[in-house]
Parts: sequence; structure tokens; C-alpha cells
Amino acid sequence: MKLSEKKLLKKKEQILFSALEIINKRGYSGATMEEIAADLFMTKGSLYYYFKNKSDLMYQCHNFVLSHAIEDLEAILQHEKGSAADILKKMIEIHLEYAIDEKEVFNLIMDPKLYFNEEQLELVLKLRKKYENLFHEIIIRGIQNKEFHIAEPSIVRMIMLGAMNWVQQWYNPEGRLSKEDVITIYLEYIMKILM
Amino acid sequence: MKLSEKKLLKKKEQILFSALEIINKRGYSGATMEEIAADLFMTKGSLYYYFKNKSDLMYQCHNFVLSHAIEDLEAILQHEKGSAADILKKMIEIHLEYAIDEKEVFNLIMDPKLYFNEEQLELVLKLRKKYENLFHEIIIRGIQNKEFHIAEPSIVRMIMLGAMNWVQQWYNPEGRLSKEDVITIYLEYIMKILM
DNA sequence: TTAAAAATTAAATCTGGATTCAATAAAATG
DNA sequence: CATTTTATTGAATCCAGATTTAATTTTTAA
Repeated sequence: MKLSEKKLLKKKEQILFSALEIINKRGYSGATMEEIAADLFMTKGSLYYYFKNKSDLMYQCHNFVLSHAIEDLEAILQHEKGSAADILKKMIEIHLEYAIDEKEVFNLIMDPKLYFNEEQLELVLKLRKKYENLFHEIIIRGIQNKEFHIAEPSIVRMIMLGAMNWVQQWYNPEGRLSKEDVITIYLEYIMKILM
Repeated sequence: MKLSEKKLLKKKEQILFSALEIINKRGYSGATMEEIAADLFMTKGSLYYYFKNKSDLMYQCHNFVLSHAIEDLEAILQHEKGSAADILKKMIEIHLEYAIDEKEVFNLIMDPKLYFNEEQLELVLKLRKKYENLFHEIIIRGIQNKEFHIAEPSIVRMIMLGAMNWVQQWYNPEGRLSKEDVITIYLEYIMKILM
């Protein structure tokens, strides 16, 4: 790879990181090309040298975080050895950490229709489906195991995901509970659903 | 009240209902003054004779539905006689019905910062808090009753609300499950959390 | 060193609605 | 009926950002 290509990629990455930061601060709609550029001491015009348009950049950000989350879950799902319950717990923990630490970018609550074009939307939905599926897998495994006793794994999965995503609507790091507290408590109550 | 005032109120109400419909079809951002007016064979200009601006109209809509939901819950909370569990179940049922039937207007997932001004935002947040509080009350009642055995009622409430609100992200009336099915299943699993 | 390629810039333009407004039309009122 | 009040209209304006562009600067590489 030529030097110039490397530089291009590096710059793209810097912009991506800047965008991630701004999105986490202002949300997808609040993030302006202006502010993303200013963060790197550039002018908004030059962002278009690296990204086709705003929705392209937003998409890359969402994708970036979501893909990492998927990787993290897959790693656990494939390599962790414990019971289905233990693996699921680990997955919940990871999900909650993303939901809290990457509040806005990892925002599975936001309506992707608002920020992405048709093509991107399709990919995002596919990725979200894939993400959900990892939870589905472990739930099914637990049922087959006889660890979990539930008749509607899909609904249970949705209940769990909804409960977890909601954390970003109310959690305040300055509040009574630390992130770790919240995770512990969520784990306790969410796992009850499966019994 | 003068006739003209009555007419004014009636027209306002018509616009409100038109807006409710359009919002449920297109979401808050997708709803344009144009389309809301067209629905009543008016031009967008005249909407401003009745409402200060779009965010005013959107706010009235959100408020309208949320207030009705609160009334419904209050009625049950105050007059229903059964156990805390029974009352809570009834409340969950109502919540899910709003979340499904008024998918977009009764959208507690959407970020109110995006659509309302500061003053409206404050009122909306207050109303949401009030709504949440009704669930809090019954949970506390159940704990005091010894019906529920949980140490973190606030978190449990958030878990329940998140799970319920999420229904509007995935539920499809054309799918395998009827609204009634979903409610039944949700009830079963959500109530487990409290045991 | 120098020509080509890559990167940046500031300013102009575009955009999709919301919002305003002056001119009418319709309705109420006395 | 005449006048005032209420309601509606279409066209003009505004607006916040996104996007484009042509000109300029910087970097690369022979």
C-alpha cells in the first residue's frame, strides 16, 4: 500500500473518531459536519474529501461500534465455556457497557430511518438482526440445555433487549448507582425472566 | 362561551386529530405541516392561525395521548380493588395497548429534545415522570404487601418500562402474534421479575 | 527542481420545510 | 345592509446546515 493511501486511511479514521465523539456528545442529529471538522482543526469542506456525505459518516460510526459489539459478543459466545446462563450474563454485561459508555453512537433505540439512506438502512437493519441473533442463540442453547424454561424465546429476547437499551434513557453517571451497580442489579432481575 | 370560540376549539381539535394521525403514520420528524393541513383540505398557512408553530402542535399531540394514558392508569390504580399484582398487570396491559395502537404519538422512546422547545420539554419530562411514578406506586405497594420481593424498585420499574416500550420497535400487526398474544406473553415474563 | 497528485479552504449554493405576511374571503353582528 | 371580526390563502421569506466548487496550498515522487 502506498504511503498516500495509508495517510488517507489514517485521516479517515481520525475523522471517524472525531465523529464518534461528537455523536456521543450531541446525538446523530445534533452532530454537525462543522463541529466534527472543527475538532480536528479542519473545515467542514474537507470532510467531503474523505466521506461522501453526512449520512455516510454517521453510518460508518454506527457500524463501527455495532460491529465491535458483535465481535465482543461472538468471542464470548464461541469461546467461553460455562453454562448458557453464565454466557448470557457476560453478554448482558457487555451490552450494558456499550449502552452506557457509547450512549449515543451505540444507540439501538434511535430510529435509523432518520439518519441513513435506504442502502445504509438495509445494512444497519441486517447488522442489528445479527446482533439480536447472538442473544437468540444463547437463549436457545439454554432452553435445549434445560437451563431456561421459557416457551417464547423471541419475545423474551425482545424484553431483555428493550430493558437493556432503556438504560441509556435514564442512567446518569453522577447518580446513586455506578455503572457496575447497575449491571449487577440488571443481571439479577433480567435473569429471573428465564427461570 | 361564544359560538366563534366553540368553532375555534373545534377546529383546533380537528387539527390535533389530523396531526395525531399523520404523526402515527410518519413519526414526529416525518410529519409536515403541509400534510397535516392537506388532510383537512386546508393550506399549511392556516394551521398557524390555530397553533403557534410545529413544535407547539407536536407537543399538544404528545401531551394529549400521554395525559389520556395517565388518566387510564390512575383510574385503575385508584379504583381497582385486587392485589398489587393484578393492578400492575392491568397497567402493563394498558401501556402495551398504547405502545402498539399509538405507536408514534405515544412514543416514549423518541428523544423529546429533538421536537420540543425548552419549556415544552420540561412539561413533557414532568408528565413522563408522573407516568413512571404510577408504576412506581404499585410496585411499592406490592413490596409492602409482601407480594413482590425486590430490593431495587426503581431499577425494576425501568426494566419493565424499557421492555414494554421496546414493543413498538419490533411489533408487526401482520406477524405471527396478535396484540392480545403479545400482551399475554409479556405479562407472563414481566411479572416473573417481581417474584 | 518541478510537474503531477493530494489535500484544504472559503465562499457560494442548495434544500426541505417551517414560518410570515399582506391580500382576500367568509361569517357574524348590530 | 354595512361593518367588523374571523378565517384562509398563496406566495415570499427564512433558516440551519449540508453540499459543491473553483481556487490555492501542500505533498509526493521522478
